[in-house]
Amino acid sequence: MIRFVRQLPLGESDKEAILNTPRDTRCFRRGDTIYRTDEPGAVARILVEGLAVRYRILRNGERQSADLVFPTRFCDLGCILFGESDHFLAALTEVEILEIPVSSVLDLFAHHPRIPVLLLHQETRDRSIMFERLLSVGRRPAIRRLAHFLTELRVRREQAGVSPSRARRISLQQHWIGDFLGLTSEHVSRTISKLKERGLVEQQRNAIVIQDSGGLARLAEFDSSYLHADAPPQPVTPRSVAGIRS
Amino acid sequence: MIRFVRQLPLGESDKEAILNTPRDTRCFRRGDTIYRTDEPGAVARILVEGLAVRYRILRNGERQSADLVFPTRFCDLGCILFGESDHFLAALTEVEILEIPVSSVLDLFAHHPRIPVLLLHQETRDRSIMFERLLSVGRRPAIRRLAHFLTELRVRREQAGVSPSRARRISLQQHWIGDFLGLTSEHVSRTISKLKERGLVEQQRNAIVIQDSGGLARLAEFDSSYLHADAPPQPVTPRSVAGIRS
DNA sequence: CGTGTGCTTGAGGGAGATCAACGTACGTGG
DNA sequence: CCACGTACGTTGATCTCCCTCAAGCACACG
Repeated sequence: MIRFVRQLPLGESDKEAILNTPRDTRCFRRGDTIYRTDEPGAVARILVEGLAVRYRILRNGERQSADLVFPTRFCDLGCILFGESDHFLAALTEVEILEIPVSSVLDLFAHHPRIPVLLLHQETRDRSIMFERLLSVGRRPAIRRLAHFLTELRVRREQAGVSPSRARRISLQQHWIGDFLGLTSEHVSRTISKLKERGLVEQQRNAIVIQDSGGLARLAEFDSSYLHADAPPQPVTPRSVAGIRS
Repeated sequence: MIRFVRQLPLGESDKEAILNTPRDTRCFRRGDTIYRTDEPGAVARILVEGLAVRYRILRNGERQSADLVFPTRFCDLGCILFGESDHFLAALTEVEILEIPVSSVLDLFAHHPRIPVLLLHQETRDRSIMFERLLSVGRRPAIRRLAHFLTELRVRREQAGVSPSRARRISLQQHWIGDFLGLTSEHVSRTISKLKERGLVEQQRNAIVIQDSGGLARLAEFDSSYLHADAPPQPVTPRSVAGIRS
C-alpha cells in the first residue's frame, strides 16, 4: 500500500492524506467474484495486488468482459460516484483489495483536487481502451481481434513495467478471452490454432506465448496511440510532483 | 453559452470562471467532420448545440461508432489531457462548438476543483454507456441490439429534457445505426422491418418512431440502471449548488 | 427532368455459433 | 502409486445469422 501510494504522480500532501485514510484489506482467490451489481452498499475499492476482470452479463448468462483491472486502480468509480456498480468484478489471480468508505474518498476529492484529476486521466485512458475493444468486437474478424487483444495486453504490461519476455506470456483462460472478444471459447481455441500455424504464438501449459510480436501487431493493424503511453502523468498543475506512471 | 453554464451543477465562482474563459465559437453543418485523429494541435471543445457522433475507423474504411455527443459536453477529454484525440467526430445536425485553449481549461481544473469532479461524473457515465454498447455488439443478436439502442436513445433524450413524444422519434441514418451496432446498413434495414412487423416501431420520412416503448424495452431486456439517471448531480461537496443535470 | 443519396429487397456465401464427443492435465482419495 | 473426477481445451459436423454483391426504388434537389 505504502509503496503504491508513493509512486502516484501526486503532491506529498495528497499522498499523506491517502495514507491517513481509514481502510480495510480484503483478499480473494482466483475465480472469486469480488463484487456484483446487486450488492447494496457502496464501498470504494482499490486493487493493489493481482488481476481482475470487469464484465456484464445478459439474462441468458452470456457474458461480455470489458476491462482487465491492474494494480493501483480504483475498481469501480461508478460505485463511488453513483452509489452502485454497473458491472461484476472477478479475480483472475489472487487479489488484494483495499476498501475505503465512500465518504472518505469524497472528502479526499474535495480537499485534494489533484486526485480527481488523476482519476480523470485514468478514466479517459480506460475509455479509450474500451473504445478500441468495441471497434474490435464490432468490426474486426476473429483472428485480428485476437491478435489485437494479445498485442494490447503485451504492450500494456510492458508499460506497467513487466519485462518484455514476461509480457509476451499471456495466461488467461480461453473462455475469458472469448468474453472479451465476443466469441465462443470453441472459436477462440480454433483461432489460436490459426495463429500457431502462422508461427505468431505458441502455447505452453495454461498460457499463450507470443513468438513474433511484430507479426502479430501487423496482423492486428495495431496502433498503440490509443493507449496514450507517452502522455504526461499529471499535466494539470505544473508544480505537481512528477511521479511514476500508475 | 451563458444559459448552458448557468445550468451546470457547480458553484457560482466556478461558473464565473468558465464564463470568463477565452473562447471561440465554430459552426459545422450536417455531415461535416469536426475533428480527426491526425489533426495536430490540441484544443478543448464543448458541443453547445446539435448532435455529433464519435467513431473510429479501420484501415479498410470500416467504421465503429461509440457515442453520441449531446449538448453541454466536452467533445474530447483525451485531447485536453493527452494532447491528441483518439477518434473522429462528425456532425449529425448543425453543430455549434466552443473552442477553448487547453491551457485555460487546465487552469480552470487547477483553480476550480469541482470542475474535474463534474467531468469525472460525466466520463464515468459515458463509460458505462460504452460498456453497454460493447455488451450489445458482443452478445446481443441484431434485433435486440437495435431495440436496445433505440430504447437507450429514447431514455437518454427524455432524461435530457426532450418531451416523451419527441424522444420517441429517432432520426439517424441507417448507416450510422449500423456503425453503432456493428452491422451493415442493409442488415439494419432488414432488422427495422422486423421491428415494424412486430408493431414496435414505424417509419416516417428519415426517422424511426417508437410505437410501443414498453414492448421494445422488453425485447431489448432493457435495464436503465446503467444510465445512472437517479444519481446526484454533484455529491462531492455538500455545499455545492444543486443544479440541473447536464 | 435527370441525378444523387439513402433505403429496400433478393440471392448466395461465409464466419462464427451450436451441439457433441473426445483428449489431457491435475488434484484428490484410496 | 494408481483410479477417478473435474476443469479446460480440442476437434468435428451442422446450422444460422449476418455479410456481400447487385439491382431496383423513393424522394430531394439542382
